[in-house]
Amino acid sequence: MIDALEPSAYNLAFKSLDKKACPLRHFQPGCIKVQFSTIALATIAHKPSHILLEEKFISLLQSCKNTNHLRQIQAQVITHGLQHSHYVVPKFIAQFAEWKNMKYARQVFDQMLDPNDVTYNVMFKGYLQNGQHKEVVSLFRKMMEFDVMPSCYTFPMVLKSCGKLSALCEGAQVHSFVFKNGFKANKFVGNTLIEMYSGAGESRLAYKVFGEMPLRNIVAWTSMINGFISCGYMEAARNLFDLAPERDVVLWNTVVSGYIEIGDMETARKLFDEMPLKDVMSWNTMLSGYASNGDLEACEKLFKEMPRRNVFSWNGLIGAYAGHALFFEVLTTFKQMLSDFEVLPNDATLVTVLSACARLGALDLGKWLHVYAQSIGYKGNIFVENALVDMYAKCGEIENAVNVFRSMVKNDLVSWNTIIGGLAVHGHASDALDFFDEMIKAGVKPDAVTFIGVLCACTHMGLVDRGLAYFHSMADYSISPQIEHYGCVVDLYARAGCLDEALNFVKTMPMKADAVVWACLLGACRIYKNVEIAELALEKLIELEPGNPANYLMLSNIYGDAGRWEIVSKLKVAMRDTRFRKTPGCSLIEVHDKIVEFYSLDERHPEAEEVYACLRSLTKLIRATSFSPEAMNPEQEVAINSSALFFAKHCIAR
DNA sequence: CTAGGGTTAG
Repeated sequence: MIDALEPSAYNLAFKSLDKKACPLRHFQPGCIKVQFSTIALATIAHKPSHILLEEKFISLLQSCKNTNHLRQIQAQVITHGLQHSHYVVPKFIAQFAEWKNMKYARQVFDQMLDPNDVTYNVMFKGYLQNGQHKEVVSLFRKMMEFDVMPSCYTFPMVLKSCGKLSALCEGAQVHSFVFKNGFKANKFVGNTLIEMYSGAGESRLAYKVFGEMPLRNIVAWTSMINGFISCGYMEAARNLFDLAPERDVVLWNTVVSGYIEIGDMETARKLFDEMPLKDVMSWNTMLSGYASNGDLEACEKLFKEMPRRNVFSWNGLIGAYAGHALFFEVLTTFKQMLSDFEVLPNDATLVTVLSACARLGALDLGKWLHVYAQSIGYKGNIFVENALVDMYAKCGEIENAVNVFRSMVKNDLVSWNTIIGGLAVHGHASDALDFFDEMIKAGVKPDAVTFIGVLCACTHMGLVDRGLAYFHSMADYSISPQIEHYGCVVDLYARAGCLDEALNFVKTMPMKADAVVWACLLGACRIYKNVEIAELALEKLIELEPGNPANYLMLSNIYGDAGRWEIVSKLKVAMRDTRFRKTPGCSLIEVHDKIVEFYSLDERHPEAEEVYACLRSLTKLIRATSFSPEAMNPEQEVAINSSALFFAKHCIAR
């Protein structure tokens, strides 16, 4: 070993530390010098020098700042003939796993002559960390082939992967191996077996394991109770809970959230009140329980009563508002959270608030959030960036949406779906289709949501044939169309004026058409003045949603367009008799950091008269130029700009 | 190299 470190080896190793590729301080020559002095010391102390060298490498590993550095050290490890060391290699693999690079980790592993159980275990752990469960199972098979004896650390990891893959057959094999080799007394192994079986819905098998465990600690009890809950056996879970020799806060919370899951808020609350000790999580569980069961009042009340709050508490309340479509409340609560200084928002907070901005068109706040997110370290967070793309797209800032999309380190399926959908609904349909092609070329597999965006783009461009081709191509990606996709195709035909084709398509659909489908057909009937199909669509609509006055209103408009006023007046009477009133569809606009709501012919604004006067002159000017901005003369341009300015200044939120 | 409880994007 010492020989291997003579100057020639030193030079070789040093060469691999190309300064350009590796600009960090840790790898300055001084570092290597330390290595030499260590070896010198070792010679004096008569300590095996290769052990010290290995230690040196391991401490170097810990200071790595990227995968490149790891590769540099790897080169040195090989230079020193340590690529088979049972001491160094596991640490190496663990580091690569930490950097989410299991490909390199596997390379290091494969280069090793006789990997032992520990080395296998770190590989398992790495795969597990990175969600590569298939690899865990196949590597375990290899371990068996090579007759490497697993340790008690091995089984929990392998079993967990079997559970994630719902590969019960494999799992049972591992189980029998555990049984034969005397690992069944191990608490960790038993616990993961329970989790695996109950995760696959086999609570009876899980209970068998639980019953056969010689030593059951509270973790095992919790897992078993949780297993019953996730398999839908709340009673069994409760019985076991009442029998448990010991109950800690985790177990209490598990049972409380079990009752919440089945919607039994009363029992959940009763248990919550009985808890001898509540931590923040107990409160949060109750809070989000009220939210998901629609009791917003109880949710708000509980939030006020909480002795301590963390991010999850705030996210719970904000999420509750978002879930009830109360987006203004989302924003005000978020502002409260900021001014409270109690806790810092996290990525989940930002995502929820950004999506509220998207729904409200609160572009200014959205932009502020963009900067804010970066300043608190969520630059490069895929959740936040996808939400930003969505926010910009929904607020009409397509260019910014594309910019954020392009600046992302990695675009996942949701990113692609968001940008395609965003472009499609904002009049950039051909760009949307370009993005779809790019996505396919990039090797990203589209899903059902992708095709909603693509079909929507075709609808907006009136590309009936191309849209149909996309619809049929879904089978190539093994995606079976859902009602939404059929709805898109109906829309595709209907908006293009092919009402008969649309109706035929509805008739041949494999599922029953829902209200959305008929409403879209009805909407097209008005534009293309087809009273016949409209009557049919309305008949279906009344059957599906008898209380929705929007349907009658639509038909009445159709008759109105056709000049058949006698029917219109009859319908008006019929509508009055339903005693339902249609809530007018409203729009939102952000002006001066406030959001104004308005609907068609709205007169609630204090300056409504001026606003409408301005709108009239704008319309007149636009008509005069035949909708073509290029054809405007400078005088008209000035007029339009000042009118627009008037709009901006006078739409002040009340 | 070990176990049990949470929120988020279309």
